[in-house]
Amino acid sequence: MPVTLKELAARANVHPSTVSRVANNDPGLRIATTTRTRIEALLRETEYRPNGVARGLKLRTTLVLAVVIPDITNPFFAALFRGIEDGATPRGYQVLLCNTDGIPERQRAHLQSLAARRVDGVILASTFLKDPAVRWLRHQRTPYVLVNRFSDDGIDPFVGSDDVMGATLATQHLIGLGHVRIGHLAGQPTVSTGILRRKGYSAALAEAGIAADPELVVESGFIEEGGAQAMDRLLSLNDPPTAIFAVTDMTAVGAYGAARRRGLRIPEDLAIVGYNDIPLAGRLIPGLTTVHVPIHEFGSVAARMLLEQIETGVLTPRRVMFSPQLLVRGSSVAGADEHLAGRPAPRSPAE
Amino acid sequence: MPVTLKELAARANVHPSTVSRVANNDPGLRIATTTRTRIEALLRETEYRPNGVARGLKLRTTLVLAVVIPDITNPFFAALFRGIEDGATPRGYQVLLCNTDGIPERQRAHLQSLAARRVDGVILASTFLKDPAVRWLRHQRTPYVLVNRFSDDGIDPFVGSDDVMGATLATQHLIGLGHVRIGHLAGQPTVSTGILRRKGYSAALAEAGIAADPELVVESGFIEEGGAQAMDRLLSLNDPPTAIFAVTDMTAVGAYGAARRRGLRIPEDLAIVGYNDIPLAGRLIPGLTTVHVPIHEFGSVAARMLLEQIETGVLTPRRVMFSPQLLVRGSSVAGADEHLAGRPAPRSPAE
DNA sequence: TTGCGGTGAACAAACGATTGCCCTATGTTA
DNA sequence: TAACATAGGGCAATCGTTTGTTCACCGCAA
Repeated sequence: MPVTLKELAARANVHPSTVSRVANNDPGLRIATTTRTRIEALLRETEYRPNGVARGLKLRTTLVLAVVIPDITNPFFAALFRGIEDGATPRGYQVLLCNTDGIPERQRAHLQSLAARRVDGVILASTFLKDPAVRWLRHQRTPYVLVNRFSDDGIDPFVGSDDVMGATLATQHLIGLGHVRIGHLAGQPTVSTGILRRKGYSAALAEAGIAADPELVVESGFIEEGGAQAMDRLLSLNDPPTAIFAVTDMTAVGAYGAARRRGLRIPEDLAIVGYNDIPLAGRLIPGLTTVHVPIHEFGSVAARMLLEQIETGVLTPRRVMFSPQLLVRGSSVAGADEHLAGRPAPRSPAE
Repeated sequence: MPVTLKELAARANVHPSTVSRVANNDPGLRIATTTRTRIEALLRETEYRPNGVARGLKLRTTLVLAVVIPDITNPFFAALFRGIEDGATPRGYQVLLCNTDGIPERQRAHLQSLAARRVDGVILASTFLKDPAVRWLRHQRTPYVLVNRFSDDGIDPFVGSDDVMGATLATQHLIGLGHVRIGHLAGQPTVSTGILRRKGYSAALAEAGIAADPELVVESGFIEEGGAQAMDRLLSLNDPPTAIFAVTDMTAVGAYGAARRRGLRIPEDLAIVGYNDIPLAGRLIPGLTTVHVPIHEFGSVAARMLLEQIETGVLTPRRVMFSPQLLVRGSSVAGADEHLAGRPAPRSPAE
């Protein structure tokens, strides 16, 4: 239905290649002004846009990136995606979104389709440690960037934050408040963020001279459900924790629910600290104390790294690390939310 | 880098077309068993996948859909996207995501790129009334489906819910609770949901014999910020409302904030009802009474309608309408959340 | 020997765009 | 006047697949 070069050429009574050169503003093109204006008028009149598929075949580039994540309904990934798109769109790229629900088989399937489509690059935020999918990407020589989670040490382009440091900050905060029995809702040990945040938690305890109690660490995964279940386990202990460091804000949300069902007050009976500072964290009551990381920037920086890789053709395993910052709200310090009252409402999305 | 038909043909000592036919399992192909097995072995060994770009050029289909929405960080659209992807992926399609932030110019730009890419179809959830972009799609003969909002009456494929009915239910609920001064945080009159929900609100008031007070309707748009500002306006009235019907859950969230900053208790001092039942609604405290619509189904149904259109080639302006249902929580009826305690935590996304 | 039908594959033309190279007039210079 | 620039475009290959058509060969019957 849209017009082709051939048709335009026929209408302008020139060869298609000539139309192409005019359309692409070929600098080395010598052409009579009259011919040029005739062609240009035609281009405008028909709103000619080259067929992207044909162009992609010839130029071996599709101007499409892909983002592979567990689940877009998780606010963390939604914010990440916006960052990526905001980094990619100004350069003419559009973005395919693939949800895996954390299932390796789905990740594989998506990556294979993406490779067949010849997407120009992939941003992966659903990576496991020693992920075969990542090795496959390396082997395929598909440009890619890992975000938030990494796979093998230091050999992939990566943007994320210092998870050990973030977790240490969070735990130290709780220690500073006088807590001694501090539980940890831990991520899977198959994921870098899971391991490192647990490591930061342990390090902070050790540094403070608090003996590690294995009972206080329960694997919750990164989702709300798991957080609620793990929290239930912790609250059933003979000597339950008085404070919790949750590997993720969503996990902390699960903990809120579990605490609420038992009639516990936050933070008086149970202090909670999360990780990521998703938009939801500030809307909970009380507000969730959490480790802030610049999610949107993760995305935009990852996109720019990927584009650089695509356009220069060289894969530099550069790692961009942001320093996480502790953000104290009411879930750890009673009354910490008060100064928020009277402030303007935070920016937020359309319908 | 990936293997091509030509290379395989050379290695199997046959013509490329023969390899293609074997790979595609051409039913009418007559071939010696020995040749076939030789080729098949090669296909498996090299994990051959046809170049999607070349295939797209030849077959005039890309197996790519596009979703155009205001903002993926809004939970409504995140859920919608999941529905779409879940409907499209099993049929071999992948999905481009385009955020417009509600800016018509961005919508146009995205749609033009999409057309140049020859995506097989578009799902639009960021439509205005009498949207030129929609007319352009019609004119282009690009398969498309509108979701949630429609543009011109009844002439586009559409999936959504009965907004008048939903708004009526919400307002009647508040009337039934004894409220008389009921405010409305209204969407823009340039968007179908804005108009229709306001109409439902007015109809319910009229039916109950409550005089409409123009002061009680304030345009908030569909986002949190607007909700907070509009709520501030309403609360500054001499005779402020005791109940609010917000056009959207996100708007209601803004109203929560405004109420909280004034020290008002929900629902005792101010009852609030939202619309859409996004996941966040159930996590607010108190839980947000809202009009439930099957967001995920909106997406999966829209995807299936679009695929049907693509595969059959006929555009039937079929409209799928779901009936909205009122979901009562603590923001309108004190204590309505209590029965939730002890229930299992809701399902939710990964990290 | 001629003709015929069936096998098993090769041929070639698309699908649209890009781009290095070639060709033909019309001046220009020696 | 012959050689040569230069301007203004045309030619054709190429990207990787798909698919309608053609072709060579072999065995067999007449």
